[in-house]
Amino acid sequence: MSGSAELKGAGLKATAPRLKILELMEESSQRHMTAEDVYRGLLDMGDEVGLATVYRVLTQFEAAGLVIRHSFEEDRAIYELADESHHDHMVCMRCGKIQEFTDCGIEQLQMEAATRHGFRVSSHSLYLYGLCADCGSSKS
Amino acid sequence: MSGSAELKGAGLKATAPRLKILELMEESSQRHMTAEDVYRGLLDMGDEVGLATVYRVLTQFEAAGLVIRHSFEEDRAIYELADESHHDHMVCMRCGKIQEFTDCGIEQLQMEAATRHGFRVSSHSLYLYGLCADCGSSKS
DNA sequence: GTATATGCAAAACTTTTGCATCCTT
DNA sequence: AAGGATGCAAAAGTTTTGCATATAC
Repeated sequence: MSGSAELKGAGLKATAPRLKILELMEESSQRHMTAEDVYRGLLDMGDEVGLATVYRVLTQFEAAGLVIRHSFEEDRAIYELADESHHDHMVCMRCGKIQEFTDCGIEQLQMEAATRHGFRVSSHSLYLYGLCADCGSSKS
Repeated sequence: MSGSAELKGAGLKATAPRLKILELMEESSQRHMTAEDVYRGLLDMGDEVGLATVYRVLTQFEAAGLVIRHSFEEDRAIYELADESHHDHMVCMRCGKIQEFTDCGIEQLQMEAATRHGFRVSSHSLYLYGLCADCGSSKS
């Protein structure tokens, strides 16, 4: 599916900045990017897009369901393409690596817990913080 | 346990601003407060504490384990007293109400998922977003 | 008495917005 | 042609910091 069709399918005009941002996020080795990361990534590719536009486009992409906005424990938002199925995150507190995972059992128990409280869940976020395999074994 | 002893136990000098902030958070009906909330709460009690000090003290409290810092999906940090056992949160997206809950089964599965990835968990956060019982039933 | 904490103001950072101009349809 | 999108700069909001003064131990 071309980026253009993807945008139109989401009800957005296929403008150059939107196409570039979508392309960057699809081709980047980083799955999780801040607005600043996107802005700099475009500059590195030789594309000039205003930072304000990056913010506006990411906000629109989120509203359209193209990307997911995370807050993690930091001070700024992180965006991720929404092109795969839902997953949760393990964040390494030493090296910053983010490992994704899914667990149907957890999802199931979440729904049950919500139901017990009369709560209707539309989305959720689960983060595990600690040390990844690499950092946890090195004793430095 | 007096606030003073609590602070000293955490390795912090028992200064007036720290005591007031701790007291405010212990006595407030709000369990989740922003730095601004704390600042205004103190003003309402007639205590003048600089906003910069509130930020510094909350940061120290978090480092000392007295409070927990959350990011939720918003743009600013929210602090909560760490005086109770761990729990997760359900956030109502219409009225903003925060319902706390715990589920041992979920915790168990989280540990198992982490182990599968060689990850050592030191903490985690789980948020369910949706509609609370009140908002989910009213069709307005 | 000394090291640390506080208050104030200014700075730093992220994110949003007003407005003139440009581009997509 | 018309409405929406972009860029720039300025604004807004949160959080941090420099420095002189005040406080706890």
